[in-house]
Amino acid sequence: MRTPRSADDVFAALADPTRRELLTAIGARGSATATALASDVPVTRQAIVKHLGVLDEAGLVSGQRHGREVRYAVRTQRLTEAARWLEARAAEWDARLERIKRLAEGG
Amino acid sequence: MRTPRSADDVFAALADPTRRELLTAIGARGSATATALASDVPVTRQAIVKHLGVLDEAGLVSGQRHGREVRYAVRTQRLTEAARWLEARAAEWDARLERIKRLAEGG
DNA sequence: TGTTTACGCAACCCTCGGGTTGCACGTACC
DNA sequence: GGTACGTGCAACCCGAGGGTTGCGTAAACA
Repeated sequence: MRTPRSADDVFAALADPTRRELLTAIGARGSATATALASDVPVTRQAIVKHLGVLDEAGLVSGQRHGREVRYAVRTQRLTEAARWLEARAAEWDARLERIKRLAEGG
Repeated sequence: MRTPRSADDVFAALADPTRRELLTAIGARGSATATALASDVPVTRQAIVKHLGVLDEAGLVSGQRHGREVRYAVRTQRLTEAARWLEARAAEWDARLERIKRLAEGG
């Protein structure tokens, strides 16, 4: 089975600790602007903007403009998709190993 | 909530497409050596060895020596742990957004 | 014993991306 | 209007790590 295109982005996005912190921070606030998040995470607003761009690209976050500010909220769909993907692989490989084990035992 | 130490390694390990391909390849074979995997993935055996090191460090794979070769198998536990982590976050944030939404609607 | 094969170690290259600073622009508010 | 604040854009720095080549070592087998 081919890894779906989005999995690349999602896992790559989740790979960075700062981005996971950002997701947590946004989740805790419900929604937040890049400037506000700068007080939650020890990096520059610009760095946060870049991270939000990556998260947005991965579909993990979505921003909406209100006047001069942009509020970001977490999108959970891709997250659960990624979780499902992991679980499916784990189950698949578990089953295969079990089969091999039974064969090896001369069943 | 603090991201558990292992999540760092797991997501970082899963971030690389080549490593996910390796996991898939190992899973498909049941178990495999670095040399064998070199024919599944378009990189050098040495690169694969490095990747297997990362996967091993993350607890996603475990190697066992048999004579002069080392066979690697997938370990699914960390995988399911990561899946659980994602699902928990998704559920948590979904609930919070739902609450906020109800409040905003003046409920 | 000689040859083949699988592995381990080390050095090296080079791109990618996380982080920064600096500044320009637009929107809110007085 | 002027001022303050939030964004957006661009250039730059620099370390991490994915990839390579080269070589040495040890096990399997004739």
